[in-house]
Amino acid sequence: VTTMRDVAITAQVSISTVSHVLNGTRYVEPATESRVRAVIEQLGYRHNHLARVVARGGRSQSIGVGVSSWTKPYFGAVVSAIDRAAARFGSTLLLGETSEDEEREYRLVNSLLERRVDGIVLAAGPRSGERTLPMLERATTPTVLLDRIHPATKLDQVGTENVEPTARLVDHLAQVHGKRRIGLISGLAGLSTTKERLLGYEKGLERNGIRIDPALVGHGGPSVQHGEQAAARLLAINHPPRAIIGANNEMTFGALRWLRRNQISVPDDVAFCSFDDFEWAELMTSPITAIAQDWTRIGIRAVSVLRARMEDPTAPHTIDQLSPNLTIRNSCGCP
Amino acid sequence: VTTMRDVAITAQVSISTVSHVLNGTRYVEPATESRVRAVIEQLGYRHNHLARVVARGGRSQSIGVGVSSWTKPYFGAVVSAIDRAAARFGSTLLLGETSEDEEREYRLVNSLLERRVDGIVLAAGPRSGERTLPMLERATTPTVLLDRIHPATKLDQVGTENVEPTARLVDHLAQVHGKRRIGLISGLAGLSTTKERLLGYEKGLERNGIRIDPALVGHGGPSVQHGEQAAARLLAINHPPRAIIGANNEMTFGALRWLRRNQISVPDDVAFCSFDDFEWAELMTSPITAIAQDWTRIGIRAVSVLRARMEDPTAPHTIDQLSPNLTIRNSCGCP
DNA sequence: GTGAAAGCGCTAACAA
DNA sequence: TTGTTAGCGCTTTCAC
Repeated sequence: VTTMRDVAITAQVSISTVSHVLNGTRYVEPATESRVRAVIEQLGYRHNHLARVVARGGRSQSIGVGVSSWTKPYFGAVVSAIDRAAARFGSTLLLGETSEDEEREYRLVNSLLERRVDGIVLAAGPRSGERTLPMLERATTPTVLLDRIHPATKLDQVGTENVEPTARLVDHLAQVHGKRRIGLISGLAGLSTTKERLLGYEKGLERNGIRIDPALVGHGGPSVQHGEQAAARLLAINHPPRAIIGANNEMTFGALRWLRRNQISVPDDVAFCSFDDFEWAELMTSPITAIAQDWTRIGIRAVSVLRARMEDPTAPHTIDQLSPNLTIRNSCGCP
Repeated sequence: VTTMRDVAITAQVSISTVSHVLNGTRYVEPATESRVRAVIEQLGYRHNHLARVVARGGRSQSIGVGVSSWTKPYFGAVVSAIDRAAARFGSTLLLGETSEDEEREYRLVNSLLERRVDGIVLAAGPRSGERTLPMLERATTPTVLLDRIHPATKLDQVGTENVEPTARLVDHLAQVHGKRRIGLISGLAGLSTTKERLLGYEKGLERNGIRIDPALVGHGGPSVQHGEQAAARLLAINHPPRAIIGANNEMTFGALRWLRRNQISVPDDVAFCSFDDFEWAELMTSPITAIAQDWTRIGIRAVSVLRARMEDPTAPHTIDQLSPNLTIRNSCGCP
């Protein structure tokens, strides 16, 4: 490979002149400059970004992103938003998948830190409190936690409001459709999103004067299969629910799939609402009434929080939970 | 920040000993080693991966990935597969989005090259032949083109077989369901996938003795809206098609949305088949008969091609088009 | 206007 | 078994 040295030699200038041409960091005689540029072109020289970062002793113009799974539909939107936002100040993305696994998560974050990223955006998994978050708190690299809120940590956080919106789902089912036996299929245990949505569900029941029945909560998990099984269990109890709330994309999909395969009609046999919207919602047999998180806005916000933190590392840390949007369709029983 | 020097000093050893402890690259007295490790822990030292790469004069243990849009459902699966495959030999992913824009694509690839990635996986856009691919061919960085095949280039390529599978869709519609007026909503012009699927469509018509009617081809584009508009145009012609093939995810979604909004029933009024499957297919009003590309296998294959290329840069380049799987559901008219 | 030279943080002969 | 030292490719202060 060709280095700046090679360019300098063939262009008959010093290395520092080449460097300055490339960086536009001091005046260079137009004649010299074009000569240098010609040689660069001719030799096919390409700047070594890594060496530059080392020499500058600075950061790498890149931001690290860690999500649980690439195949979750919404991460596409967040990453896309982060990418665009980061690109506007010349940063590239370093990405990794954690699979909600504490070991993978820890290694990923460590590797991002070793690569001297300027900032980290992380959707921290259930056991991230053990090693990952403490490591991040010790490190001086600006970090923002995405989606899942970790109240105990001193890091910036951006996510969605969960409690009240979920309660509204219950309101709708109870007040508009007169449902009293409302079930919930909750997400992966240990995530704040799971806890908060469960909380919202209970809050909704209470304020509508409905007794909380633990049998109506189906505990799901990380995958669609968990949602499916939870639905199966929920529908097998004595007085099965007449309405169900899926706590996230996977739970909703799993539940709906089980219902359909078992010929249980939505909303006639059981009404359905979902926390998390999805693109195809309107094409479904019974278009799903769903809460849509604004992932694009969340991604953009995450980057701006990151930038703010870079400018002022000592500012008090912030927790931002954006409001999602409820779209009433037909699965709840609305015409 | 603390450097290896700091560790060396406080541990009372030379810098090289610290380096060797960290890299396990030569024998170190257990006592010394644990002393060094203790200091590392105590000082919160973290290896500077960038400096290491520069010093080694080698590559960066990272591979660059460029896709057109994070929000395409299938890229999640590919990236996930690439991530896992890359992780097995210690590589991290550097990601970027091109938006099918030649300028963004060029800048992205250039930036990946400057960051000295070990390899590049790129879903090259329609105009990538202008600057991006030539640059990649000049560079010595192993590259594999994903999804879209560029026959003119000397790079390795991995994608899906398009022609014959699309022709089979026509076979099915013609032979099983007796359709004669079969339309196609094609994808973004300039992509090989678009061309090949159009070719397969025509091949299918021909071998079933159906005259090719240009009016039955709706030219779509990059987005769902394009699919929607193409569907609208297709259904407005004189003898509208009695069956439609969506050439990809976006076209299918757009078309189905338009059909539903206009109360045109699938498959009764018009049968439908799709190139590209999607997770929610079975929950739709009329579950979609679709060709599923094996994105996970494609991702894994891409990485192994990359590795092969790293080992032998002079080997003849390969073009790999994997067979997709057709799932017959109901939108075609099957019960 | 340009060049020499001292780093940046790390690796890897070479020497002891 | 460990230390010394010459790089890796680039940036940047001085000095001319």
